[in-house]
Amino acid sequence: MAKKTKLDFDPKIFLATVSRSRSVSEYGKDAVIFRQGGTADAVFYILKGKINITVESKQGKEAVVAILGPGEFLGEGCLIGQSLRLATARAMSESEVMRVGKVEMTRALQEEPAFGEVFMTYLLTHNSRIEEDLVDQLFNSSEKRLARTLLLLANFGKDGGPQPITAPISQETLAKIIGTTRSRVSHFMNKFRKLGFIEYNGHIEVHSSLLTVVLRDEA
Amino acid sequence: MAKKTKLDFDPKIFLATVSRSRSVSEYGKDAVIFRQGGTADAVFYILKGKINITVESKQGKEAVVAILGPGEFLGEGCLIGQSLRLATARAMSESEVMRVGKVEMTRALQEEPAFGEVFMTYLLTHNSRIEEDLVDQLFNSSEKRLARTLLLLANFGKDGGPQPITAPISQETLAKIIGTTRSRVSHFMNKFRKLGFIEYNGHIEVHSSLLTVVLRDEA
DNA sequence: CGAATTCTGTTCTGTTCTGAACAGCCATAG
DNA sequence: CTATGGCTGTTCAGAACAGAACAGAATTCG
Repeated sequence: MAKKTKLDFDPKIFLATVSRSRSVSEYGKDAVIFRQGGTADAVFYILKGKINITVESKQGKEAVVAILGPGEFLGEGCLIGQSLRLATARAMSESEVMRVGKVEMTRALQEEPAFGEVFMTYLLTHNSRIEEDLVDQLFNSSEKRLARTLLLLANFGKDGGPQPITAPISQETLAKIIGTTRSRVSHFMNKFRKLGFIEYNGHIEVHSSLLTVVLRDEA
Repeated sequence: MAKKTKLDFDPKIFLATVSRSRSVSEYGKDAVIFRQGGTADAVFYILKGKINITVESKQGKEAVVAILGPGEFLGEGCLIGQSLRLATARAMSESEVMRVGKVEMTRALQEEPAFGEVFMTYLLTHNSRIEEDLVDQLFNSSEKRLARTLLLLANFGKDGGPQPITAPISQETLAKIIGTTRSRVSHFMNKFRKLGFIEYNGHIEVHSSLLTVVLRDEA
């Protein structure tokens, strides 16, 4: 590992800092870590895998709010008095997640500055990411949003450049991320493929040429 | 003041904690606190007034990402290495804002646990709010988003119930918040008025009956 | 005061999007 | 092997929306 991002810190720090009221669990594909409406009494930390955060509306519509990976936290809403989960967290692939009870988490944050810093960095980063998502949603058409989402999923811009997207993501899921219908996703996926921006049979491969979709301003 | 929210802490704590590299400034209506693309080297804390955070796209479109009030921070992106401002902050009314240099802010966060806690609470709360905005954008139609925005601006659900919206907000601004066109806002504002959900001549008054717009599920 | 400017109400056209439907493809189980 | 279920490609009518335009009301400014 040549480079080390701020979030990619050694979990041992975490393990050393948070010693009580924690446990590590494995979750298979589609296993639920917590469910919308359930009791919110713990924060989770991802050691391995990808976790999908979804919200379901009263009308039964479902939206994907975030896709989180190793080094990221979830369920932190409980720290500001949210007693019920506002979203559902589901493993997208084989995952390893550490659970830390709310009170222990609060204690660790207060007493361990190093840990507090790591958590705060996550919060700021995550904040920034959601804000981008919101701006994306406000500004761009489904087509651009799909392009952007694909680029992000392929870790575009990170070390190693665009990677094939590992976790199997259906068009249905993509539609829920960008807030549109599957038929629309299908349409644009084909368009992108015909233009040589992406390839896919079982897994999706994103080329950097897909950037042109996001970048061009004029019709 | 009967109740005290977590964000509404005594600024004296802040003043005592952050003693160097800080200054308090006043901003008149529409005055710019920082501008998208400018250097990001400080965090700000609102003492009085309302601050409007906007993002401008390459195509010249503009979106309102947040409206912040007393007790809230802005410009915190610089703490995770963002060297340029991603948005513009503008006073919506006469405002009083404290500026804290980036290094001093970092120091205070590391060394003053009480202050760190306040800031973290803000981050978590703000996070939660943006997430709601995103979900709202993904799920709801312009009409519901407008209703929700009006309710939030009127401090619905907080102490004192729905207040008249103090800061003068044009339909243009509302359109930028909910991500639609002004003509659409005008249309729904009239609809809401005809139905008795709101009143307005110079300032907007929101009635709790506006809730029905957000709550009803069926067409 | 009158002129200029901003905000609002309203209409219109063409585009984008939804939601539902149906057929084909592929894997997997029985 | 069939059949069953999930995912995909495709079509289509109707709804929602953007963007431009214009006139009238309200406000500000000289």
